[in-house]
Amino acid sequence: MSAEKIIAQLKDVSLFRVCSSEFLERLSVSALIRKFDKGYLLFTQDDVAERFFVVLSGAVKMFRETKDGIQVVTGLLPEKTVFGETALFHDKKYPFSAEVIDSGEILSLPLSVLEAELDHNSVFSKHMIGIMAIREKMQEQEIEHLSIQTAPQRIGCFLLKTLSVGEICGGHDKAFENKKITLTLPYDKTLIAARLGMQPETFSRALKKLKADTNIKVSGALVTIENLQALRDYSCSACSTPPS
Amino acid sequence: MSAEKIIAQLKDVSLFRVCSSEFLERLSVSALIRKFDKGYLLFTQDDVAERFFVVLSGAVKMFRETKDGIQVVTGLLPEKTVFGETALFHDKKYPFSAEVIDSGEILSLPLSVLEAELDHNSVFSKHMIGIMAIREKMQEQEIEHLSIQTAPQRIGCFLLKTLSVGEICGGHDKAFENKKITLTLPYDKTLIAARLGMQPETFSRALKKLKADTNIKVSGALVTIENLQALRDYSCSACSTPPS
DNA sequence: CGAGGGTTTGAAGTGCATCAAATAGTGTGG
DNA sequence: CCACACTATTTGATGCACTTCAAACCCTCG
Repeated sequence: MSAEKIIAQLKDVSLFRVCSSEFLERLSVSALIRKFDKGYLLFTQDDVAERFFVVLSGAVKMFRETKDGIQVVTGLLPEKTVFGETALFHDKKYPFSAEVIDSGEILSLPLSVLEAELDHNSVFSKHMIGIMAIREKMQEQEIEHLSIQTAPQRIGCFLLKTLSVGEICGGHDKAFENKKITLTLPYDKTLIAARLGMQPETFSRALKKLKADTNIKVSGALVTIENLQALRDYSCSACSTPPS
Repeated sequence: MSAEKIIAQLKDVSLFRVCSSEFLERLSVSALIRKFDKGYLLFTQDDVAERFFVVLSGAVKMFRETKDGIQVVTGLLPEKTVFGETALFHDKKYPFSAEVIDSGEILSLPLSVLEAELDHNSVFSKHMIGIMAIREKMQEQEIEHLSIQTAPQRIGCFLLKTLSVGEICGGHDKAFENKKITLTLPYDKTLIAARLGMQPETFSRALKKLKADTNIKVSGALVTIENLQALRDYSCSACSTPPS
């Protein structure tokens, strides 16, 4: 891929939105892009980290594994998501494992380039702090949801987030108030279940209950929302910070 | 309190550990210190934020409340903890509410001073990113625990964390291997229960089970751990990243 | 068409919540 | 120093949500 194209792609990543062309240039020079197939393990928790990543296409699963083999999915990363960069602050070790769940291209960059920029570009550093603050808030919401939402509510919330954009930022698409909305589940139901901290069986049954309670239609991976507000009311009666 | 004393206290706060004396000076000038009694509500979620805080003594509860009045405790903050600073990145609104749970002194600082420093001191910014990265990792652990740990295990983990230091950083006190350890629960059992996302009744019963399963003794707020390793094994068989 | 994974369904069990009530602890004013 | 009031904690009984185990179903893809 040409340097220009790489720069264009990086500009589209929220972390790099504010960067000078010099920095983007520097990033593009040390960027590597490679296609990975579904199932590829990019790195494992505690691996020594040299580089961090950007999902260009496809999707990546962030997860941890306990001694007794239970997997906890801490994130499903859609396109344009940066990951692995925090290894810089964890003794250069990745704090989780990452696996490709949808074949696609992944760009990688040396952590050293990021670190160098943080060392002398406070505009960039501040921007990164802002991004981390948003992530922190979203994690707090997740904790809240795990504590107080039922399985059907968590699925409802997931649908609402999917309507915005993947799961990273809370975009605004107020366009479809009062209209029938159709969306496709972005991942396997089993995977979504894992992400929401429930068993596949529970997901299946909870989705059925959600269907009955909020007038959504489900057929395979296709979900049709008849009444968005009903879904919001149902899912977010237990949210302190309702999604957009 | 004299400026020197304030500076000494600030130096003891991890966020300010790397700061120049000039910056500390500037901070101390705009610092306000006030004593608050238990129960005082410092601010509410979505309040407009002018200042951020440091717990000098006593303790503070971070929480959110849902429409139907359910409270989720997102943090119990011991001394030397900074809080409210992320409001800077949430449209100057606090992303949670904060209440004093143990009377004590709280120092406050203008967010503007923090912002100014972030704007031109990349060393400080980078340090703050590091702190946020650690916090992020701890939150991920918390999510993991909520997903896969039982109530007794969560209590066990809480005890282990209490052994280190409050709940903010993972200090190392390897001193007491193989010895009998006595500790005092830092907060009311009801409060700890809320922090761990369970009901007081569940906490009581779970503690009893933990007692039976790991040979700890409990008498009021006093806990004696006979066999630290047993407690670790019991609590953290479901941890991907065991506490120190 | 047949194999294999993803998904659903059923039956049974477990853990936590809830409701109700007893008990222990703490701080107060007398 | 004691009795009262109030809160924290414990205990019991019951119900619900989710898990687990087992098996059927479905769908896609070679």
